[in-house]
Amino acid sequence: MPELPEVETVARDLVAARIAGRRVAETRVWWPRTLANSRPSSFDRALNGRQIVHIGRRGKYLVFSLADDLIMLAHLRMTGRLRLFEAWPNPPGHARLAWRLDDGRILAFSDARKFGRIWLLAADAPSPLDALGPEPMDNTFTADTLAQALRGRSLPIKPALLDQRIVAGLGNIYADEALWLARLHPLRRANSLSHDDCRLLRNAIRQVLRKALAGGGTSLGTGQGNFYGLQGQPGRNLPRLNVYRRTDQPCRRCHAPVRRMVLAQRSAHFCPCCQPEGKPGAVTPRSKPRR
DNA sequence: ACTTTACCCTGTAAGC
DNA sequence: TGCTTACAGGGTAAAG
Repeated sequence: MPELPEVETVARDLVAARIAGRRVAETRVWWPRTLANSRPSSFDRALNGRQIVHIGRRGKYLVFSLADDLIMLAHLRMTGRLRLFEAWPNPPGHARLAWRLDDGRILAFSDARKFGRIWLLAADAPSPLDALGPEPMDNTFTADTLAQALRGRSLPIKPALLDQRIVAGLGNIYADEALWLARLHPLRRANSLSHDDCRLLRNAIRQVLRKALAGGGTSLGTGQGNFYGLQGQPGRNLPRLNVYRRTDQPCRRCHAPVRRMVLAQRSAHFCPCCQPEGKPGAVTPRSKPRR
């Protein structure tokens, strides 16, 4: 489940492999629904001969800036991968579409579960990126902007962190990890966080993402559903996870068993000891806050 | 306007 | 061993 650190890893892999600067010579599409807003014929027409000028990332989107103010976005969703081949993969296996570059290499978008999507957009056209909140590693993401984004939101903080409009790039793994680091219970109402809570959470998000990125992302196991970089390398961040998929294992801070609950259709992992749901003396809605 | 739920998908693992 | 079932979850659309 590629989140910000995994997508950033792939973006850097693409730059290191010198994909930027190349031109697209030919495209093939084996699963047309991967194309979110175009059809295989127009996709090929638009890309043929076009240069890839720059490769970056925004939230969980890979951003390919193309010549003539064209943008191509790729979202890996759950199992999307980018891979390099020397020739067209035959059979394509899980490859859903691929670009042949002018140097002969084949860049393939592979996706076992077919959730991944590719957009082709004019630079000035409406884009999925428009809806994204701040980049968590940018200076614009502060305790103040986080508090502002959570204002008036009564949903639990866990699903709030998964809302890409509040902050871009978090998924289930790093949302759980950030809440653990900030000692916040996943069920805490978003608008109940104090300014101090927001500062802790903002710093926790950045620390968790920074360390995951340094480890090349998180790979949970092996096989098709796992994360791999462009060269097929798994991430090395798994040993650094404190709660995610550590149900019943001891919390690394207090040794209480990590708990799992289902929240907004997703698993949430937390330490019931380090991340208390209510503050002492203010558990019931009717109890008066002490001043 | 906000919040919750259903849906898309299939590899993997658990259960019988 | 082989089959069936549950589970994983990012994002969108529809429902509440």
